[in-house]
Amino acid sequence: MGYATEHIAESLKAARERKGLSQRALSAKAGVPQSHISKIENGAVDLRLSSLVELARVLDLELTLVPRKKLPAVRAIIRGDDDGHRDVQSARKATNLLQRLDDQIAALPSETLSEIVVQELQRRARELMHFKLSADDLVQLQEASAAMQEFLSDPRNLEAVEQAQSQLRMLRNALAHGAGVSAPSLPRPAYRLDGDDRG
Amino acid sequence: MGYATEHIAESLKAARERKGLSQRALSAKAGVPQSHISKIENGAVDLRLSSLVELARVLDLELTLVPRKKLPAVRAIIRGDDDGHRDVQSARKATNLLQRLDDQIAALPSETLSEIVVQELQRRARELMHFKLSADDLVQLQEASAAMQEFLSDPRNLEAVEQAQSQLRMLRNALAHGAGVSAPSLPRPAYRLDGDDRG
DNA sequence: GTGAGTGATATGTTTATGCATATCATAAAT
DNA sequence: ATTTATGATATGCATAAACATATCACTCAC
Repeated sequence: MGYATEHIAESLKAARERKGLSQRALSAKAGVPQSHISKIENGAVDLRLSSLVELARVLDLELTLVPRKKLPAVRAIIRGDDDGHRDVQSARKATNLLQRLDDQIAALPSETLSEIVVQELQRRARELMHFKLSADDLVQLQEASAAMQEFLSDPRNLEAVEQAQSQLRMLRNALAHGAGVSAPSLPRPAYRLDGDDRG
Repeated sequence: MGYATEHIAESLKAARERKGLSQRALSAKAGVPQSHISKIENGAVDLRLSSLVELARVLDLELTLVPRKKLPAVRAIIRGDDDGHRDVQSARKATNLLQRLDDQIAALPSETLSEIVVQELQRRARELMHFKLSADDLVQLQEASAAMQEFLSDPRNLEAVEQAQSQLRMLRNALAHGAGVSAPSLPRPAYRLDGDDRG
């Protein structure tokens, strides 16, 4: 199963537990059998949209299609750290950088690079849109983008791609582990799933 | 089919056409058969999550679970009218008002009111979260909420509920038609679907 | 007319769904 | 300790529905 689908399933489970509902209780409210909820949470099924919407509704979540360009800004809102416009600027910067990176990856010459590598890069770049990026993270991203650009202007420079690739990978791992790899001068709240709505 | 599922289907179609793709072209990119895309756009099927995610991916959209509380803010971002923080305040106000309204509806006594009516109210209130609300609209909402409160403190006052109900209905109709029923002192951009990502 | 393009429609196969039941944990009672 | 009860999640199976393949009808160039 894909990353996105798993992510959704996890979000549903997290939201259910946060609301203190058992699978049975959720079942009663949503009209979806408990057995099915179990399968969904275990990633055992590719659930239908109606089931997803029903479950989301009960969990006070709304399924929304967000343009990739605006994903970082939206996630900032969802995390709730937009209060007082604290990191709106940072989110905007992240949006632009990630968009640029995504464009660069899309422009990679398919002759020089294997399709697998390109998809890997794209996946990583898009994954990063889900995280809150600190100023230091943004610097990392900028470097990765610069390396990518170097390769684009000189396709023989395979090292540049590898550098970008490893940089993205490290960044993702650091973010996924909660602790920043770059010096966390100010503590950053741990990553939390979509469904968070306790403010 | 539910409101949410239809909305998603419409968004997909709109996004596809905005990208200038035929159903076949989209089919090739997403690995979803053209015949199936046809049915999806016509609301003839209750598609599976994997199909939805694949289509969204190709159309540069990301499926996201948004807490209801933050839906208005998120939609403001998606519409793109957050530029320069123009109506962030207004969006925040709308968020609070709609949240309050939703809570009030949830608190309605099931003895005095039919389940149908309550669901109708809830549906309308939640629908409004999808729109951009002008200052005048917010006043309308405030009135509806006040009426609702009146009923909550005196459950014999059925007129209050009816007033709130009709107010919500009128507001929705006005917004759906694009033209505001309340004096549009400053022209408001027409409502646009989720998928918009041309900035 | 021919051909390439579009979206809709039929038919067989795969799979999510829904119901019943099984398993598992924890706790209470004998 | 063994049993019994309770509340949770998981599994087996029948069936309805999504999905895949192929075909259709329609439009527009040429």
